Amino acid sequence: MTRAIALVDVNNCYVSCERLFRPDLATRPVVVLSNNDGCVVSRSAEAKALGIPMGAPWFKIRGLASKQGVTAFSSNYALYADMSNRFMSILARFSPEREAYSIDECFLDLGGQAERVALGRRIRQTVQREIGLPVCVGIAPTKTLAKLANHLAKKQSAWGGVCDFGALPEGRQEALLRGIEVGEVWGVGWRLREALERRGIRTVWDLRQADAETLRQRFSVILERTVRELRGTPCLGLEQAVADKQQILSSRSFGRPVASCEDLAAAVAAYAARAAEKLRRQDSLAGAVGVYIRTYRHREDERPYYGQLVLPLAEASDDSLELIRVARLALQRIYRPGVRYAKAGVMLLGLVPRSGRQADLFTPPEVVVRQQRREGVMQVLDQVNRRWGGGTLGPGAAGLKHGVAWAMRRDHVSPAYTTAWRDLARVKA
DNA sequence: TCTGGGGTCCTAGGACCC
DNA sequence: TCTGGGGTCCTAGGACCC
Repeated sequence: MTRAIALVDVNNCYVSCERLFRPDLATRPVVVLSNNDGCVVSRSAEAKALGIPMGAPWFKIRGLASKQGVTAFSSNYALYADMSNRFMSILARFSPEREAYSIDECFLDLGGQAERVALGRRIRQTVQREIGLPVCVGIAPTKTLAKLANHLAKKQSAWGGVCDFGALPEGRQEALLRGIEVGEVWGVGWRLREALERRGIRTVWDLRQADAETLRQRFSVILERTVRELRGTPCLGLEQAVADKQQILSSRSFGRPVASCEDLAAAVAAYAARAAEKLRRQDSLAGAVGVYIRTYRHREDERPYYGQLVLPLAEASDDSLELIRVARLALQRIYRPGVRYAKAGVMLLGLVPRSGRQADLFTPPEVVVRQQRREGVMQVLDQVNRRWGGGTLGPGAAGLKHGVAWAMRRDHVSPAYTTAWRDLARVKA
């Protein structure tokens, strides 16, 4: 029995999560918007049928969409992350070898299991029954093929939501791959798609038949791997352990233009504090802090400006106050007055494990004591925010959480049904 | 007023060394 | 003066993913 990888993927994940608590929308067109209500990031089948494209800017389609009865939600990541955790723990019952690939996708190693389609059906039914989310299952000998099998299960209802690609006769496999555009392949983005099409490679089948060595020389080893995976040779393993991040980024577009250095500094401090929390959660220290600020990208009437600066730290640190201090230093050097900024971001780079910290023999004892006191403050900060919700406690430099000039827009946010007591759904007896 | 946020990997090119 | 090959390390930028 050949190796079998299953990819389980939640259909229209964010929309499906929102519908759990709004059964009245089960057959209505629904979209979920990105942060700042910027663009469409998830669509129900009905919204797709109306021709709303992925990534459409909301301000451009809002008028027409509401006329067509589309319901829009601001993204509610607390809800999606919670549903994702439940989804992953259900899948854990079906295979010990898993890779939680994204918030709504998980690879499972099915080993030499027979009756794979029946197993796929059981997975679908269990997830649907226990948490109400619709999923599709793609099964194949490699991850890249499992992705394609999942695509087929989603697009063609005849599969009943489960496609075991590896079990199909060769002629059938060829016919199916001839029917899928090359851009659907995992790892082929729009740039690569254009380049491949120029060489006459239009369908997945064309890519599968192409010479891997030539593609490696012309493009990259990644594409070579993809071709081999399409032929059924596994080149990508399951990554079961969650690796530590190599960089941490916290960034946001502003709800409205920000011009003053003080407002910008408050935003940068808040982002640095958030990044520092993520850093401590994975027990790492940062060796450098980067800051960037930029103007609106799509405005013709204003000169675009992008400023970025990375400052190394004298000593790797996870101290919010120190990271904020350096971030603000960097900001001062890239800030230009008289510019309307749309977005800022803080990056933590050069991450190393906390356990690897080099103790400096020559650090004076009073400095060591001060460092230890700071670490105590950070621990309390993290504990309080974990217990009472992010942003309960924070450094004063970040400004007050509500009512600040740069806060993001979330006009259509749903309640935190599953993560806040006050937002629990009420059932009428 | 107006187009998300958070990552990874690979490659090319420069600095530096022997 | 400035010649050559080969190696490492770092950074910036591109492409991709969800």
